[in-house]
Amino acid sequence: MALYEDYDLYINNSLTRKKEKFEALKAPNVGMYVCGPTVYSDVHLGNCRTFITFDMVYRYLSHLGYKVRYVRNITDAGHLENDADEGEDKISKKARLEALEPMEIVQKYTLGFHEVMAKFNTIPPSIEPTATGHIVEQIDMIEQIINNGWAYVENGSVYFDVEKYNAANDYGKLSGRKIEELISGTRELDAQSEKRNPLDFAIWKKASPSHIQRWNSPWSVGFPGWHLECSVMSTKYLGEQFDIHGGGMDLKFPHHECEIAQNKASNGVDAVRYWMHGNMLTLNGQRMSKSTGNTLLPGELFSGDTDKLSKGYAPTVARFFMMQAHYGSQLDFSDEALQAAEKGYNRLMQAVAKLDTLEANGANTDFDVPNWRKDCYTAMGDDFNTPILISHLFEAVRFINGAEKACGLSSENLVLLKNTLNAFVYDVLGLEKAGEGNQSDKLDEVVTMLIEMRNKARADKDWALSDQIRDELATIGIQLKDGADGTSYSLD
RNA sequence: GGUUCCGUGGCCGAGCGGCUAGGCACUGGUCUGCAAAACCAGCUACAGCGGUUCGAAUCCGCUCGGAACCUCCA
Repeated sequence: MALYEDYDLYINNSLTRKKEKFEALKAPNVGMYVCGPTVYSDVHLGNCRTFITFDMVYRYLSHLGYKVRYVRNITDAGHLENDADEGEDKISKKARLEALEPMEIVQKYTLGFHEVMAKFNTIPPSIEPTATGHIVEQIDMIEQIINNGWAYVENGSVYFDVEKYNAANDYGKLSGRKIEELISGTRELDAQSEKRNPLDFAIWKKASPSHIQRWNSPWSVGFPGWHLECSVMSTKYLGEQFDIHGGGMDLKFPHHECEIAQNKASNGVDAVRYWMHGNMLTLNGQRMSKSTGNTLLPGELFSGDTDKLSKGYAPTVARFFMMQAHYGSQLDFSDEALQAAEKGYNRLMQAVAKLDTLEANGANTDFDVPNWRKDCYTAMGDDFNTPILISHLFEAVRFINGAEKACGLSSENLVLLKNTLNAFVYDVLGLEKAGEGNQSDKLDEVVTMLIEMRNKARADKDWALSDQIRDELATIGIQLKDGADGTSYSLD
C-alpha cells in the first residue's frame, strides 16, 4: 500500500489561491511540468531556489509512492526583449558578444546548469525537452490555434487574439488581472505594430534579416513565440491535462497566463490541475536579477569568493537554508542567516550519524516515534511545509543527543525512527553529508591515533600535551569531543 | 499609477481565531582536569492605531514601512 493512501497532501493552488487536497488524475501516476531556465548565461542562486523547491516536491511525491513524470524544459530559443522589438534575442546577442554560435551558447550554459543542479543534489527530471527540438510540434499547435479561430496572421507573424479569447474565457485569472486594467496600463499601439491589440502576443514571429535562429513555417521564416514551447512540450509529454505545473512567481504574468490561453485555445481544456509558484530569493531585500547585478552565483557561494560572504558554504548547507523557509515565502539571502543554517545543519547531521550507533532496549522513553512520524507527514502534507518538518526533525535530534547507547526504544520503534529520519533528511529534503569524500580512511586512522595519545596524556595528567593535541587539531579544523563513551571528532 | 503579497523576540523563520514551532545567538545549570560538544532551564515576540469576538499575531478598517508583478526574468 502506497504512502499516499495514508497521508493526505494539500497544495496551495496559485490559480484558486486555496489549499486544495491533491488528487492525482491517474494515480499512481503524476505529471509535473516546471519551467526551466533560458540558457544564455550562468544561473544564479535565485534561479536555483525554484529548481530546488520543485526537486523537493518531486522527491516528496515520489516518496509517497507516486510515479512522477517530471518534465522541465530548457529554453534554447532566444526570446525577444518584447514583441515589438525587432532587435536581437538574448541568445543571439550573447552569441555575438562571446563570438560563439547560438548552439555553443546553449551548450555551454546547459552544461553549467546541469553541473550546478548536481551540486545541489537535485534529481534530473524525467524528460528535459528543448524548445528548438520541438519546432514542428509548435507549428502544429499554432495551426490548431489559428484553425480554432483564436489567432490571426499578419505579415508573416501569428498573434494570439487576447481580446477575443477573453470574451469567452478569463484571460488574467491566474495573475488576478483584468483585461481592461491591462489595456489601460499599456502604451498606445504604435503605428508600426502589426497587432490588433497591444495585449496580443506573438506565437510565431517572422525573422528579421539579422535574426540567426530561424525556421521554416507556413507563415514565414521565423521563430516561435516565447510562451509557446511550454504549452507544446507539456501537452506532448504529459497530455492535454496534467497534475502540477510549477515555476517561479515572476513567470505568472505574462508567461503562465499565456500558457493557459494557448492550451485552452488549442485543446479546449484547462491543462493544469494545480499551479504552484515558488517565491523569490532576495539579496539585501531586493530580488536577485541579472540586469541589476544584484546576484550571487553558485560558484561564489561555494568558494566564498565574493564580498557578499565571509566564507564559502557547502551546497547542501544552502539547500538546508532554503528548506528552512516555506517555498511560497520570500527569502532573504545573507551571510548571517547562512552561518546560522550551517550550525543547525551540522547539529542535525551529527544526530543522524549518532542514531546509527543506538541500540534498542525495551520501551522506557517519552519519545513517541509513531506519533512523531505522523507529525512529519502532516507537515509535508500541508503544502510541503518543510520548516515545520525540520522543526520536528530537531525534536528527534534532541532525543538522539540525549539518549544513552541503550536508548530506551523498542527495536520496532528504533527501526521506525531510523527509517523515517533518514527518509526525510536524505530522500525528501535531499540533504547530503557535507565534506563527504575528503575524509579518507587514513585520516581517520591518524586522528584516532592522536586521540589515543591524548587519552594517555590525560591519564598521566599531562594537560599541556593533551591540550596541545586538541588545540592544534582544532586549528586545522578537527574538533575533538569528549563524551561519556569516549572521544569522537568532527571536521569543519 | 494599477494588481498582489508581506511587516513576528538580538538574527533567520513557521504559525493565520483559544493549546504561545524550530534553528542561530545570549544567560544560568549539569557533565568535564579545563574547554568544546551534548543535555536541562531561562530570554515568551507578533509595525502602529481603532474595530469585530467570551477570546486576535491570526478576521475587518485606517496609518506607516517593505517586496513582487504590470517589459525579458526562477
